Amino acid sequence: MTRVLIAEDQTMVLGALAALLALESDMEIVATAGDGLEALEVLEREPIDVLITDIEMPRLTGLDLAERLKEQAGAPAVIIVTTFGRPGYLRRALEAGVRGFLLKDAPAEKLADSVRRVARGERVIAPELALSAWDGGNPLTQRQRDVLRLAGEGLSTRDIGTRLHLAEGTVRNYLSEAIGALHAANRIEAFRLARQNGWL
Amino acid sequence: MTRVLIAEDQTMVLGALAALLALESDMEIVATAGDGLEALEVLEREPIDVLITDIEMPRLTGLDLAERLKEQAGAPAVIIVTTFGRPGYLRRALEAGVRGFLLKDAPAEKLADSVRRVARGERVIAPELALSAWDGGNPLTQRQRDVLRLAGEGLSTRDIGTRLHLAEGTVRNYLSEAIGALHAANRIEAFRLARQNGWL
DNA sequence: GATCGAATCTGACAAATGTCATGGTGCAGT
DNA sequence: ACTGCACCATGACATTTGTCAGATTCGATC
Repeated sequence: MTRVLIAEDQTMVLGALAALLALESDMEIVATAGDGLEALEVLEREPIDVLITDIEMPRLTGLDLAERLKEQAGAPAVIIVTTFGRPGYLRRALEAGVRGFLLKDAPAEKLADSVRRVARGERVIAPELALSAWDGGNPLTQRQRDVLRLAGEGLSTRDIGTRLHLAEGTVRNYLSEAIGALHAANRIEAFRLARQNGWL
Repeated sequence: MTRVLIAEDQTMVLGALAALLALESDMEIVATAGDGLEALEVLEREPIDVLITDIEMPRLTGLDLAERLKEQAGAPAVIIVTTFGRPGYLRRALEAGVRGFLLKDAPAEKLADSVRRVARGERVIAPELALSAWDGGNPLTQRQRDVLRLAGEGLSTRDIGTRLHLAEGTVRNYLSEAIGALHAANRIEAFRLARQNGWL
Protein backbone atom coordinates (compact mmCIF):
# COMPACT_ATOMS: atom_id res chain seq x y z
CA MET A 1 0.00 0.00 0.00
CA THR A 2 1.54 3.29 -1.12
CA ARG A 3 0.90 6.14 1.29
CA VAL A 4 0.23 9.39 -0.59
CA LEU A 5 -0.01 13.04 0.42
CA ILE A 6 -1.36 15.67 -2.01
CA ALA A 7 -0.62 19.41 -1.76
CA GLU A 8 -2.58 21.80 -4.02
CA ASP A 9 -4.11 25.17 -3.26
CA GLN A 10 -7.17 25.01 -5.49
CA THR A 11 -9.47 23.08 -3.24
CA MET A 12 -11.63 21.75 -6.01
CA VAL A 13 -8.68 20.43 -7.98
CA LEU A 14 -7.24 18.98 -4.78
CA GLY A 15 -10.48 17.15 -4.07
CA ALA A 16 -10.71 15.93 -7.64
CA LEU A 17 -7.15 14.60 -7.69
CA ALA A 18 -7.78 12.83 -4.39
CA ALA A 19 -10.92 11.26 -5.83
CA LEU A 20 -8.94 10.15 -8.85
CA LEU A 21 -6.23 8.40 -6.85
CA ALA A 22 -8.68 6.98 -4.34
CA LEU A 23 -9.93 4.78 -7.15
CA GLU A 24 -6.61 2.92 -7.15
CA SER A 25 -6.69 -0.07 -4.82
CA ASP A 26 -2.95 0.01 -4.07
CA MET A 27 -2.86 3.59 -2.83
CA GLU A 28 -4.02 5.37 0.26
CA ILE A 29 -4.56 9.13 0.38
CA VAL A 30 -3.30 9.70 3.91
CA ALA A 31 -4.04 13.42 3.87
CA THR A 32 -4.28 16.52 1.71
CA ALA A 33 -2.75 19.98 2.18
CA GLY A 34 -3.68 23.42 0.88
CA ASP A 35 -0.12 24.74 0.72
CA GLY A 36 3.49 23.81 1.41
CA LEU A 37 3.44 24.57 5.12
CA GLU A 38 0.42 22.36 5.71
CA ALA A 39 2.20 19.60 3.84
CA LEU A 40 5.23 19.95 6.12
CA GLU A 41 3.00 19.63 9.17
CA VAL A 42 1.47 16.43 7.86
CA LEU A 43 4.91 15.03 7.02
CA GLU A 44 6.03 15.56 10.60
CA ARG A 45 3.44 13.27 12.05
CA GLU A 46 2.69 10.77 9.28
CA PRO A 47 4.96 8.48 7.29
CA ILE A 48 4.44 9.26 3.62
CA ASP A 49 5.80 7.37 0.61
CA VAL A 50 4.92 9.78 -2.18
CA LEU A 51 4.20 13.52 -2.02
CA ILE A 52 2.33 15.00 -4.97
CA THR A 53 2.56 18.78 -5.04
CA ASP A 54 1.63 21.79 -7.15
CA ILE A 55 4.26 24.53 -7.53
CA GLU A 56 2.39 27.81 -7.23
CA MET A 57 0.87 27.81 -3.76
CA PRO A 58 0.64 30.51 -1.08
CA ARG A 59 3.04 30.65 1.89
CA LEU A 60 5.38 27.89 0.66
CA THR A 61 5.65 26.81 -2.98
CA GLY A 62 6.10 23.23 -4.12
CA LEU A 63 9.66 23.97 -5.19
CA ASP A 64 10.58 25.46 -1.81
CA LEU A 65 8.96 22.44 -0.19
CA ALA A 66 10.99 20.02 -2.29
CA GLU A 67 14.20 21.91 -1.49
CA ARG A 68 13.55 21.64 2.23
CA LEU A 69 12.80 17.93 2.04
CA LYS A 70 15.98 17.24 0.12
CA GLU A 71 17.98 17.73 3.33
CA GLN A 72 15.92 15.38 5.45
CA ALA A 73 16.43 11.66 5.92
CA GLY A 74 13.42 9.47 5.23
CA ALA A 75 11.78 12.14 3.12
CA PRO A 76 9.10 11.02 0.68
CA ALA A 77 9.57 10.81 -3.08
CA VAL A 78 8.27 14.06 -4.57
CA ILE A 79 6.18 14.42 -7.72
CA ILE A 80 5.61 17.97 -8.99
CA VAL A 81 2.37 18.50 -10.91
CA THR A 82 2.17 21.93 -12.43
CA THR A 83 0.33 24.01 -15.00
CA PHE A 84 3.45 25.68 -16.28
CA GLY A 85 6.22 23.81 -18.07
CA ARG A 86 8.78 26.52 -17.46
CA PRO A 87 12.33 25.30 -18.03
CA GLY A 88 13.53 27.14 -14.94
CA TYR A 89 11.05 25.24 -12.83
CA LEU A 90 12.14 21.84 -14.09
CA ARG A 91 15.79 22.69 -13.56
CA ARG A 92 15.18 23.83 -10.01
CA ALA A 93 13.04 20.76 -9.34
CA LEU A 94 15.74 18.40 -10.56
CA GLU A 95 18.32 20.14 -8.40
CA ALA A 96 16.00 19.65 -5.45
CA GLY A 97 16.05 15.90 -6.05
CA VAL A 98 12.47 15.67 -7.25
CA ARG A 99 11.56 12.27 -8.68
CA GLY A 100 8.65 13.21 -10.90
CA PHE A 101 7.68 16.31 -12.89
CA LEU A 102 4.32 16.24 -14.66
CA LEU A 103 2.16 18.81 -16.41
CA LYS A 104 -1.52 19.18 -15.69
CA ASP A 105 -1.91 18.77 -19.44
CA ALA A 106 -0.92 15.12 -19.14
CA PRO A 107 -3.70 12.51 -19.15
CA ALA A 108 -5.17 11.73 -15.76
CA GLU A 109 -4.18 8.05 -15.84
CA LYS A 110 -0.57 9.15 -16.01
CA LEU A 111 -0.73 10.30 -12.42
CA ALA A 112 -1.44 6.96 -10.75
CA ASP A 113 1.09 5.35 -13.05
CA SER A 114 3.72 7.89 -12.04
CA VAL A 115 3.05 7.39 -8.36
CA ARG A 116 3.76 3.65 -8.77
CA ARG A 117 6.94 4.27 -10.74
CA VAL A 118 8.29 6.82 -8.32
CA ALA A 119 7.47 4.58 -5.37
CA ARG A 120 9.63 1.94 -7.06
CA GLY A 121 12.50 4.40 -7.29
CA GLU A 122 12.13 5.39 -10.93
CA ARG A 123 12.11 8.93 -12.27
CA VAL A 124 9.24 10.34 -14.34
CA ILE A 125 9.74 13.55 -16.31
CA ALA A 126 7.15 15.00 -18.66
CA PRO A 127 8.60 14.01 -22.06
CA GLU A 128 7.95 17.38 -23.70
CA LEU A 129 10.21 18.99 -21.10
CA ALA A 130 12.93 16.38 -20.73
CA LEU A 131 15.04 18.07 -23.41
CA SER A 132 14.48 21.68 -22.46
CA ALA A 133 16.08 21.24 -19.04
CA TRP A 134 19.58 21.42 -20.40
CA ASP A 135 19.41 24.21 -22.90
CA GLY A 136 21.32 26.57 -20.71
CA GLY A 137 20.56 28.03 -17.33
CA ASN A 138 19.18 31.36 -16.29
CA PRO A 139 20.49 34.16 -18.53
CA LEU A 140 19.81 36.84 -15.93
CA THR A 141 22.02 37.91 -13.06
CA GLN A 142 20.66 38.41 -9.57
CA ARG A 143 20.37 42.18 -9.92
CA GLN A 144 18.73 41.94 -13.30
CA ARG A 145 16.13 39.62 -11.81
CA ASP A 146 15.49 41.91 -8.83
CA VAL A 147 14.95 44.90 -11.03
CA LEU A 148 12.89 43.12 -13.65
CA ARG A 149 10.56 41.63 -11.06
CA LEU A 150 9.75 45.07 -9.66
CA ALA A 151 9.41 46.58 -13.12
CA GLY A 152 6.87 43.87 -13.88
CA GLU A 153 4.75 45.08 -11.00
CA GLY A 154 4.49 48.45 -12.68
CA LEU A 155 6.96 50.34 -10.51
CA SER A 156 8.77 53.26 -12.13
CA THR A 157 12.53 53.35 -12.47
CA ARG A 158 12.73 55.86 -9.64
CA ASP A 159 10.67 53.69 -7.28
CA ILE A 160 12.72 50.62 -8.09
CA GLY A 161 15.85 52.58 -7.32
CA THR A 162 14.46 53.68 -3.98
CA ARG A 163 13.37 50.17 -3.11
CA LEU A 164 16.74 48.62 -3.93
CA HIS A 165 18.91 51.57 -2.85
CA LEU A 166 20.25 52.14 -6.35
CA ALA A 167 20.63 55.22 -8.53
CA GLU A 168 18.07 55.61 -11.31
CA GLY A 169 20.75 55.21 -13.95
CA THR A 170 21.77 51.91 -12.42
CA VAL A 171 18.25 50.59 -12.51
CA ARG A 172 17.88 51.60 -16.13
CA ASN A 173 21.15 49.89 -16.87
CA TYR A 174 20.06 46.55 -15.38
CA LEU A 175 16.79 46.78 -17.20
CA SER A 176 18.63 47.49 -20.41
CA GLU A 177 20.89 44.50 -19.84
CA ALA A 178 17.96 42.23 -19.11
CA ILE A 179 16.18 43.45 -22.23
CA GLY A 180 19.28 42.66 -24.26
CA ALA A 181 19.88 39.28 -22.66
CA LEU A 182 16.32 38.20 -23.47
CA HIS A 183 16.28 39.78 -26.94
CA ALA A 184 13.23 41.77 -25.93
CA ALA A 185 12.21 45.23 -27.13
CA ASN A 186 11.34 46.81 -23.78
CA ARG A 187 10.85 46.03 -20.10
CA ILE A 188 7.35 44.70 -20.57
CA GLU A 189 8.34 42.08 -23.09
CA ALA A 190 11.45 41.22 -21.05
CA PHE A 191 9.30 40.63 -17.99
CA ARG A 192 6.90 38.39 -19.88
CA LEU A 193 9.70 36.31 -21.36
CA ALA A 194 11.49 35.90 -18.06
CA ARG A 195 8.28 34.96 -16.32
CA GLN A 196 7.28 32.44 -18.98
CA ASN A 197 10.59 30.69 -18.62
CA GLY A 198 10.62 30.60 -14.84
CA TRP A 199 13.66 32.86 -14.63
CA LEU A 200 12.33 35.21 -11.98
CA MET B 1 -30.07 10.69 -14.25
CA THR B 2 -28.39 14.02 -14.96
CA ARG B 3 -26.36 14.00 -18.15
CA VAL B 4 -23.13 16.01 -17.70
CA LEU B 5 -20.48 17.32 -20.09
CA ILE B 6 -17.18 18.73 -18.78
CA ALA B 7 -14.93 21.13 -20.73
CA GLU B 8 -11.45 21.87 -19.33
CA ASP B 9 -8.13 22.17 -21.12
CA GLN B 10 -5.84 20.77 -18.45
CA THR B 11 -6.27 17.10 -19.14
CA MET B 12 -5.31 15.97 -15.69
CA VAL B 13 -7.77 18.31 -14.01
CA LEU B 14 -10.40 17.27 -16.51
CA GLY B 15 -9.86 13.61 -15.70
CA ALA B 16 -9.87 14.30 -11.99
CA LEU B 17 -13.12 16.26 -12.13
CA ALA B 18 -14.71 13.49 -14.16
CA ALA B 19 -13.57 10.94 -11.58
CA LEU B 20 -15.04 13.11 -8.86
CA LEU B 21 -18.48 13.36 -10.45
CA ALA B 22 -18.49 9.75 -11.57
CA LEU B 23 -18.73 8.85 -7.89
CA GLU B 24 -22.23 10.35 -7.79
CA SER B 25 -24.86 7.74 -8.58
CA ASP B 26 -27.34 10.22 -10.03
CA MET B 27 -25.00 11.64 -12.65
CA GLU B 28 -23.58 10.40 -15.90
CA ILE B 29 -20.48 11.91 -17.48
CA VAL B 30 -21.58 11.66 -21.09
CA ALA B 31 -18.35 13.08 -22.47
CA THR B 32 -15.44 15.42 -21.82
CA ALA B 33 -13.96 18.18 -24.00
CA GLY B 34 -10.54 19.82 -24.12
CA ASP B 35 -11.81 23.22 -25.27
CA GLY B 36 -14.95 25.12 -26.24
CA LEU B 37 -15.13 23.90 -29.82
CA GLU B 38 -14.96 20.27 -28.79
CA ALA B 39 -17.75 20.93 -26.34
CA LEU B 40 -19.89 22.39 -29.12
CA GLU B 41 -19.34 19.28 -31.22
CA VAL B 42 -20.46 17.03 -28.41
CA LEU B 43 -23.52 19.20 -27.78
CA GLU B 44 -24.59 18.79 -31.41
CA ARG B 45 -24.92 15.05 -31.18
CA GLU B 46 -25.72 14.38 -27.51
CA PRO B 47 -28.46 15.70 -25.27
CA ILE B 48 -26.79 17.29 -22.23
CA ASP B 49 -28.44 18.58 -19.07
CA VAL B 50 -25.53 20.37 -17.45
CA LEU B 51 -22.33 21.71 -19.01
CA ILE B 52 -19.43 22.35 -16.65
CA THR B 53 -16.77 24.54 -18.23
CA ASP B 54 -13.50 26.31 -17.44
CA ILE B 55 -13.07 29.85 -18.80
CA GLU B 56 -9.50 30.03 -20.06
CA MET B 57 -9.25 27.45 -22.81
CA PRO B 58 -7.66 27.55 -26.28
CA ARG B 59 -9.69 28.16 -29.43
CA LEU B 60 -12.99 28.96 -27.68
CA THR B 61 -13.21 30.15 -24.06
CA GLY B 62 -15.90 29.09 -21.65
CA LEU B 63 -17.43 32.56 -21.75
CA ASP B 64 -17.60 32.60 -25.54
CA LEU B 65 -19.14 29.13 -25.38
CA ALA B 66 -21.80 30.27 -22.91
CA GLU B 67 -22.61 33.29 -25.08
CA ARG B 68 -23.16 31.08 -28.10
CA LEU B 69 -25.39 28.67 -26.22
CA LYS B 70 -27.57 31.48 -24.90
CA GLU B 71 -29.12 31.85 -28.34
CA GLN B 72 -29.98 28.20 -28.80
CA ALA B 73 -33.16 26.44 -27.75
CA GLY B 74 -32.71 23.36 -25.59
CA ALA B 75 -29.25 24.45 -24.51
CA PRO B 76 -27.87 22.90 -21.33
CA ALA B 77 -27.55 24.72 -18.02
CA VAL B 78 -24.01 26.08 -17.82
CA ILE B 79 -21.75 26.08 -14.77
CA ILE B 80 -18.50 28.04 -15.02
CA VAL B 81 -15.65 26.73 -12.88
CA THR B 82 -12.65 29.01 -12.95
CA THR B 83 -9.42 29.82 -11.19
CA PHE B 84 -9.89 33.55 -11.38
CA GLY B 85 -12.67 35.38 -9.60
CA ARG B 86 -12.43 38.43 -11.81
CA PRO B 87 -15.46 40.68 -11.51
CA GLY B 88 -15.56 41.21 -15.28
CA TYR B 89 -15.80 37.47 -15.81
CA LEU B 90 -18.77 37.04 -13.50
CA ARG B 91 -20.58 39.97 -15.05
CA ARG B 92 -20.07 38.61 -18.55
CA ALA B 93 -21.12 35.15 -17.42
CA LEU B 94 -24.34 36.42 -15.90
CA GLU B 95 -25.14 38.34 -19.07
CA ALA B 96 -24.63 35.11 -21.00
CA GLY B 97 -27.30 33.45 -18.89
CA VAL B 98 -24.94 31.18 -17.01
CA ARG B 99 -26.59 29.33 -14.12
CA GLY B 100 -23.57 28.61 -11.96
CA PHE B 101 -20.25 30.35 -11.30
CA LEU B 102 -17.79 28.57 -9.02
CA LEU B 103 -14.15 29.05 -8.11
CA LYS B 104 -11.66 26.22 -8.15
CA ASP B 105 -10.94 27.30 -4.59
CA ALA B 106 -14.35 26.00 -3.52
CA PRO B 107 -14.50 22.57 -1.85
CA ALA B 108 -14.85 19.64 -4.21
CA GLU B 109 -18.18 18.50 -2.78
CA LYS B 110 -19.65 21.81 -3.83
CA LEU B 111 -19.44 20.78 -7.47
CA ALA B 112 -21.80 17.81 -7.39
CA ASP B 113 -24.14 19.82 -5.20
CA SER B 114 -24.13 22.68 -7.71
CA VAL B 115 -24.84 20.34 -10.61
CA ARG B 116 -27.97 19.11 -8.84
CA ARG B 117 -29.10 22.63 -8.04
CA VAL B 118 -28.77 24.03 -11.54
CA ALA B 119 -30.37 20.90 -12.96
CA ARG B 120 -33.36 21.84 -10.81
CA GLY B 121 -33.33 25.36 -12.23
CA GLU B 122 -31.60 27.13 -9.36
CA ARG B 123 -28.68 29.53 -9.65
CA VAL B 124 -25.37 29.00 -7.83
CA ILE B 125 -22.91 31.89 -7.54
CA ALA B 126 -19.68 31.72 -5.54
CA PRO B 127 -20.66 33.70 -2.44
CA GLU B 128 -17.40 35.67 -2.27
CA LEU B 129 -18.18 37.08 -5.72
CA ALA B 130 -21.93 37.59 -5.48
CA LEU B 131 -21.46 41.15 -4.27
CA SER B 132 -18.63 42.21 -6.52
CA ALA B 133 -20.67 41.75 -9.68
CA TRP B 134 -22.49 45.02 -9.27
CA ASP B 135 -19.75 47.39 -8.24
CA GLY B 136 -19.71 49.12 -11.56
CA GLY B 137 -18.90 47.88 -15.01
CA ASN B 138 -15.81 48.07 -17.11
CA PRO B 139 -14.12 51.47 -16.78
CA LEU B 140 -12.31 51.12 -20.10
CA THR B 141 -13.62 51.94 -23.55
CA GLN B 142 -13.20 49.59 -26.48
CA ARG B 143 -10.19 51.44 -27.89
CA GLN B 144 -8.52 51.68 -24.50
CA ARG B 145 -8.88 47.92 -24.13
CA ASP B 146 -7.49 47.22 -27.60
CA VAL B 147 -4.46 49.36 -27.01
CA LEU B 148 -3.82 48.17 -23.48
CA ARG B 149 -3.99 44.53 -24.47
CA LEU B 150 -1.29 45.01 -27.10
CA ALA B 151 0.82 47.12 -24.78
CA GLY B 152 0.69 44.27 -22.29
CA GLU B 153 2.27 41.98 -24.85
CA GLY B 154 5.27 44.26 -24.94
CA LEU B 155 4.54 46.01 -28.23
CA SER B 156 5.84 49.55 -28.62
CA THR B 157 3.55 52.49 -29.21
CA ARG B 158 4.58 52.56 -32.85
CA ASP B 159 3.79 48.89 -33.37
CA ILE B 160 0.42 49.23 -31.70
CA GLY B 161 -0.36 52.13 -33.98
CA THR B 162 0.56 50.11 -37.04
CA ARG B 163 -1.48 47.16 -35.89
CA LEU B 164 -4.60 49.22 -35.21
CA HIS B 165 -4.11 51.79 -38.00
CA LEU B 166 -3.74 54.67 -35.56
CA ALA B 167 -1.24 57.50 -35.26
CA GLU B 168 1.34 57.12 -32.51
CA GLY B 169 -0.05 60.10 -30.65
CA THR B 170 -3.47 58.51 -30.62
CA VAL B 171 -2.14 55.31 -29.15
CA ARG B 172 -0.34 57.24 -26.47
CA ASN B 173 -3.51 59.10 -25.73
CA TYR B 174 -5.58 55.96 -25.20
CA LEU B 175 -2.89 54.52 -23.00
CA SER B 176 -2.78 57.71 -21.02
CA GLU B 177 -6.57 57.60 -20.60
CA ALA B 178 -6.47 53.98 -19.53
CA ILE B 179 -3.72 54.72 -17.04
CA GLY B 180 -5.81 57.54 -15.62
CA ALA B 181 -9.04 55.53 -15.52
CA LEU B 182 -7.35 52.79 -13.54
CA HIS B 183 -5.37 55.16 -11.29
CA ALA B 184 -2.19 53.46 -12.43
CA ALA B 185 1.26 55.01 -12.80
CA ASN B 186 2.19 53.62 -16.21
CA ARG B 187 1.09 51.16 -18.89
CA ILE B 188 2.50 48.15 -17.07
CA GLU B 189 0.53 48.73 -13.92
CA ALA B 190 -2.56 49.60 -15.94
CA PHE B 191 -2.30 46.32 -17.80
CA ARG B 192 -1.96 44.34 -14.60
CA LEU B 193 -4.93 46.02 -12.98
CA ALA B 194 -7.14 45.58 -16.02
CA ARG B 195 -6.14 41.96 -16.38
CA GLN B 196 -6.72 41.16 -12.70
CA ASN B 197 -10.23 42.53 -12.93
CA GLY B 198 -11.16 40.79 -16.15
CA TRP B 199 -11.54 44.06 -18.03
CA LEU B 200 -9.58 43.05 -21.10
C1' DG C 1 50.70 38.99 -7.61
C1' DA C 2 49.31 40.00 -12.33
C1' DT C 3 45.67 39.19 -15.49
C1' DC C 4 41.26 38.14 -16.83
C1' DG C 5 36.33 37.89 -16.69
C1' DA C 6 31.93 38.57 -14.63
C1' DA C 7 28.96 41.20 -11.97
C1' DT C 8 27.93 45.62 -9.77
C1' DC C 9 27.32 50.49 -10.19
C1' DT C 10 27.02 55.37 -12.41
C1' DG C 11 25.85 59.54 -15.49
C1' DA C 12 25.26 61.54 -20.27
C1' DC C 13 22.65 61.21 -24.23
C1' DA C 14 18.95 59.54 -27.51
C1' DA C 15 14.48 57.40 -28.00
C1' DA C 16 10.05 56.09 -26.34
C1' DT C 17 6.28 57.12 -23.24
C1' DG C 18 2.80 60.02 -20.76
C1' DT C 19 0.06 64.47 -20.55
C1' DC C 20 -2.68 67.92 -22.26
C1' DA C 21 -5.38 70.91 -25.23
C1' DT C 22 -8.11 70.50 -29.14
C1' DG C 23 -11.32 68.98 -32.81
C1' DG C 24 -14.57 65.54 -34.98
C1' DT C 25 -18.55 62.23 -34.90
C1' DG C 26 -22.68 60.06 -33.46
C1' DC C 27 -26.40 59.46 -30.28
C1' DA C 28 -29.97 60.48 -26.33
C1' DG C 29 -32.72 63.73 -24.35
C1' DT C 30 -34.98 68.27 -24.70
C1' DA D 1 -32.72 71.60 -34.33
C1' DC D 2 -30.07 72.07 -30.41
C1' DT D 3 -27.49 70.60 -26.37
C1' DG D 4 -24.90 67.62 -23.72
C1' DC D 5 -22.19 63.70 -23.49
C1' DA D 6 -19.28 59.82 -24.58
C1' DC D 7 -16.01 58.15 -27.54
C1' DC D 8 -12.59 58.52 -31.25
C1' DA D 9 -8.56 60.78 -33.11
C1' DT D 10 -4.36 63.92 -33.40
C1' DG D 11 0.05 66.64 -32.49
C1' DA D 12 3.03 69.50 -29.28
C1' DC D 13 5.42 69.25 -25.20
C1' DA D 14 7.51 67.30 -20.79
C1' DT D 15 8.91 63.20 -18.52
C1' DT D 16 10.43 58.56 -18.34
C1' DT D 17 12.85 54.85 -20.34
C1' DG D 18 16.64 52.60 -23.01
C1' DT D 19 21.61 52.69 -24.64
C1' DC D 20 26.30 53.36 -24.16
C1' DA D 21 30.94 54.09 -22.41
C1' DG D 22 33.31 53.71 -18.46
C1' DA D 23 34.75 52.96 -13.23
C1' DT D 24 34.94 49.61 -9.34
C1' DT D 25 35.02 45.24 -6.95
C1' DC D 26 35.85 40.44 -6.39
C1' DG D 27 37.06 35.76 -7.35
C1' DA D 28 39.38 32.48 -10.62
C1' DT D 29 43.45 31.38 -13.29
C1' DC D 30 48.01 31.54 -14.71
